[in-house]
Amino acid sequence: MSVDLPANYDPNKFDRPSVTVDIVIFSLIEDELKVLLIKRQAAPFADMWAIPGSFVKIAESLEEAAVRALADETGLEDVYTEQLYTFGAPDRDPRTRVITVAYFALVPHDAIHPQSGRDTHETGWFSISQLPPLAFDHTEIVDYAYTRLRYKLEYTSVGFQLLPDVFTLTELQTAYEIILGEKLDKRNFRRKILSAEILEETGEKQKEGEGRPAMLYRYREDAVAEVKTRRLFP
Amino acid sequence: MSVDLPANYDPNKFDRPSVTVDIVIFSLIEDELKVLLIKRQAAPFADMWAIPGSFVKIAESLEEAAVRALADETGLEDVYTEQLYTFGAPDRDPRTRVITVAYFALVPHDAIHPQSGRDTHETGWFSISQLPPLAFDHTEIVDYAYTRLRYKLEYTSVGFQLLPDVFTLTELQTAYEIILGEKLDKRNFRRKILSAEILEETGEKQKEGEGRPAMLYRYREDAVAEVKTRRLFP
DNA sequence: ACAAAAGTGTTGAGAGTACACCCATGC
DNA sequence: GCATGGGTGTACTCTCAACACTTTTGT
Repeated sequence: MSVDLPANYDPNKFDRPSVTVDIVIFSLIEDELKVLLIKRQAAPFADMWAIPGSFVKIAESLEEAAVRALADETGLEDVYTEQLYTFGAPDRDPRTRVITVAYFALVPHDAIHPQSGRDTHETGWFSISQLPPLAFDHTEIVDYAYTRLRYKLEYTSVGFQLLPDVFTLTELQTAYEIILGEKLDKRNFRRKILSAEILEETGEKQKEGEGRPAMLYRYREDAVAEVKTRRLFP
Repeated sequence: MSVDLPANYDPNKFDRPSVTVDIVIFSLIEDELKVLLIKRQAAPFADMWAIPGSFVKIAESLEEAAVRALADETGLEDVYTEQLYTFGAPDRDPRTRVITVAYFALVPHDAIHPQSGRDTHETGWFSISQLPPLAFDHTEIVDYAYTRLRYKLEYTSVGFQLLPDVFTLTELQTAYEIILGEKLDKRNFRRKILSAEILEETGEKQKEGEGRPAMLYRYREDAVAEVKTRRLFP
């Protein structure tokens, strides 16, 4: 901040809001886009579903707090995480003023080890299209995250974050179709994704499944993440 | 947040960070993109320049705090304001833990009434390309805001927010050229901006200046703000 | 040989880009 | 009448979008 503090400033005399991080964790499960929710135990909103979160400790960064909350619920580290928006309506928590910095994360289905988190909450994966009522303003947060995810999918390559390390082009296309909610043309999709030069062939082919085995690809670590958008102005 | 609080939860026993809002205020002045800075009076970073900001009061929303900080420095209300990002590195303020929610604002040059704010800080407009050293992590915040502004200019119509209510197409094009840092083709620019149907003619023509008087336009209030981007995936 | 999924090219339409001259006004 | 900035159209290129058949494997 940049407002000068009074000379006799005592940090503890100010009414300070609490600060939390909340995290919308997406995964593709059974051909649906799902969100990880936890069941609240205590008031307010006891027995309601909510997205995972945590208080921000006094000496940790926001990112560290988000990663910690993610690890506590999923046992995962090294997943794609991005700050979403900060929600700070004065009455969003009925107990006291709580400002929350929302994040979203994309985790591959095969990396999830259920119950491997440290917390003992009841957890569940819910389809984005069939969410239960959520505590606080979490419905708004999830909606915002979903909008952002669809938007990012159109001009970046974050889609890979929802798939295993190696995958087929059909799997990748299906992931895009699920999230965008529409069918895509196979030939156009392949041409576009390959010409972006963000994939490399593993040389291996898929072993199981019917039909012709598909070539397996992996994301090129050295690929540029952002793909240029068409410019509105020439 | 969604982590359950202990049954004997006492909000005042937690170490709470302070929360501020800081605001990057852009305007086009003398054919340059400039940022409003204020000179700090007290330690830390005394006598250094910083972007305006304020503590978030316990009963006001983040947006209200940002708008209040903006009004205090510029005397302006009803300007374009958008939340940017939340910065929360533990050591970004040497005094105590301060998390800041950064905003950016676009104000038309002709609306600024210098010294009309309530605060008594020394203030100044600085070209984005010649910023002095800034207090805290404010250089990072301004860089982030500038990147976001250029990016938004390419797929939305926020550029109008930096111009008076009525303006000529040449003025609008010049604004885009200054922010994007490159020359644009006059015919292509006009075709594109007019075909977007976000402008309407006022019927009036510019009175002063040399040469043929230019038609004055205004932004259509009913126009959709977001312009569709080309999709990466078909 | 047949079922199942993988893989592959071409064409027409629309948008982007590059480019040069005439028009209205003040002095 | 000339200097100054405003305003206009066209041709080429490139990307997007629509569309159907052949190939490889397992049974």
